[in-house]
Amino acid sequence: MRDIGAVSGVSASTVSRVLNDAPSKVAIAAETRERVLRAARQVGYRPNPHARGLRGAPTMMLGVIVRDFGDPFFADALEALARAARAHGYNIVLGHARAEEGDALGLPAVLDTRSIDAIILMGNVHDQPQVIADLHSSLAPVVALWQGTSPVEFPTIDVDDRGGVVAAVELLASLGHGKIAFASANLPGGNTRREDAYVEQVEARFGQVPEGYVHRVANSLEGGDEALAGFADLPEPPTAVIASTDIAAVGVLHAAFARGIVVPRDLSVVGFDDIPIAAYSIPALTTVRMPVAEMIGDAVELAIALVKDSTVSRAPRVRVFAPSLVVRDSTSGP
Amino acid sequence: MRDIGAVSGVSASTVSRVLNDAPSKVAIAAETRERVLRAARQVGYRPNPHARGLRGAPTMMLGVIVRDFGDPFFADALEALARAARAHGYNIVLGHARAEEGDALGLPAVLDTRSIDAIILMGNVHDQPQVIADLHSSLAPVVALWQGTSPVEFPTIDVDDRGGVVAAVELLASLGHGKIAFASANLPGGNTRREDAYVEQVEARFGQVPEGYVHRVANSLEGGDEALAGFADLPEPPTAVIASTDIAAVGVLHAAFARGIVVPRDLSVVGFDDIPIAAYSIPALTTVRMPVAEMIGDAVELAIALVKDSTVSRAPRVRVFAPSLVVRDSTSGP
DNA sequence: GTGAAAGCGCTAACAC
DNA sequence: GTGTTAGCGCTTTCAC
Repeated sequence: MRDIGAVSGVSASTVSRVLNDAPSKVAIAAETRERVLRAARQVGYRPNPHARGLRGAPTMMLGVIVRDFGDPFFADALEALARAARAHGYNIVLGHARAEEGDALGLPAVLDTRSIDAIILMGNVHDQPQVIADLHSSLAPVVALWQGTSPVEFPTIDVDDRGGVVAAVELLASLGHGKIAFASANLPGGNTRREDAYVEQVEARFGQVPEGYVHRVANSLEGGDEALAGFADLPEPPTAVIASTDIAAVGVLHAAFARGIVVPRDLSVVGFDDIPIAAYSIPALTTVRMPVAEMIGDAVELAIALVKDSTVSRAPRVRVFAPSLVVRDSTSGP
Repeated sequence: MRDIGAVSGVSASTVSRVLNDAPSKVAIAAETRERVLRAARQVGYRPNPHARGLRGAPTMMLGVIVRDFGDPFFADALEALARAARAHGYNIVLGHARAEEGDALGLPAVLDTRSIDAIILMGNVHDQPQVIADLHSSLAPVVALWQGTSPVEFPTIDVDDRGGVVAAVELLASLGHGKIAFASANLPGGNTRREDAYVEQVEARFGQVPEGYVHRVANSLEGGDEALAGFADLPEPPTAVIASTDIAAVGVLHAAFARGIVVPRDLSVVGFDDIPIAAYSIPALTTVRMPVAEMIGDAVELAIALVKDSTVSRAPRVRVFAPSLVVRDSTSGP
């Protein structure tokens, strides 16, 4: 800025005023303004964000803590988040919250710093109390997404897990299925809302959940594989399987195929999440979809509101979005 | 820091020295040091990164420009990148380079700034000359990954696309396939290396590529779908299909299934990338895998070297990694 | 062994 | 309408 001043024959403050488009307070001679702008271009001026930050300017960066964005669901959510953030002029700083060796590093680096305006937590990290504690001690406001059954620690956006599963059970029941099993992929934070809803629904409709009809597995393709193996070996195998995630559901499809079980003829399968691959699995997967873009948009807007408007409450609370059932080719009558 | 000084009865400079572990230059009385450290903890001191940045300290942030991380391949690469970066104490700032409306925003916000130590470009963005220009004018060093056939603008890490396709053709030929088609998913930057290698190999082995055996489609599940439709309708349909990406390959599998074409009995399919779903497609996909983690690790290390050591050359150059063929269940004799 | 002072780039009172 | 000055939090000479 001093250089610009030198070139255009004014002081640094005038340069600053011109470059910041003088907030009405004071006027700048049109001719001076011209000269300064030209000089700025000439010397290739780039503002120094640290200097601005030091003076309290927002960094226009949103910190995002994602648990595992190898998970296609979170990968897509992250994409949506980047898009939403950018629409508001924000960039994304990635913090990783995977339980791991160097773990201590990721978070503090994001949080210790005032280099972030707000933090968005995607997915449940309650298995890492340190992360939660760090987030609480953060100066930046935190907005959480998909926290499941864990205690509400921040303003939170979530989905009606129960509603999704109820819809799935309803669909299967209406198709005539009575033997419905549940592949319960382990969700972060020990969220069993989907499984609980399944149990509740099956008990309400059929009296009780048959032995072995709930199979807890890892949330992975392998996990789905394993769940199906368990079901297939049962004395009275189910005619339908609901998986708590699409990843597991695709694993179920894969394992069924490997065993010669034809979906949906021999077995109906319903997933949860509607990840992109779901529409292209074989057969295309019936699944529960949440309004991800809307939820993300809501989270980003809330985060920004918290930054800009100190009157907006930072109190923990949950806003719940309703999912919808997407019926494809993996479900039919038994 | 002034507060700490006040509490412990020393000046800010002493506090600074203690907190930075006095680089040998000057010694601090053990007792003072103790007192200062205690005070620091007491007041909950957090260094201000802007102030440090203003003084020229590195930000320990790596800017990453990803083209579309909805793509599972890039999503995984990003995960690997975050991991590698963190191993070196760096965080990731996401810049989006998708051709879009607000496009102008993403890049400058990442680049204008000295708030980033280096930039890693994942995937080809030559369709957006502005982005390339911005990158060139960036003060931070740039390392590129997967640039395909585009001019080498930065130190670049890439994969031997040709080698991968050659291996795929070899496998199919050795299985007895003579009618091999190529589902050419549009790669960013108009990279046709995979397609070119296919043409080269088929011409060398079988004289010429039959009409309609190369089908250019979008790099998506739909694209694969469309490619297979084209092949199936040919008077002399191929007995094997190589797809330039796994995404397209999975689309091919899906479309084949829908038409009653049994893979691999009626049709062998080979993909490229080995995305996670590839091992769980139906049937499991034979594909070409690149050493993603290694490549990413190399890129990150190079980027950091460029930051820390000004003697390391920033000249454009390419380092090529060799892919390997992963044979699964989607290939057999014709 | 510790303090005082200057300066990193920028903005905002406060002069004039 | 423009310049001067001080200060954001930190590090680093330079004095003592």
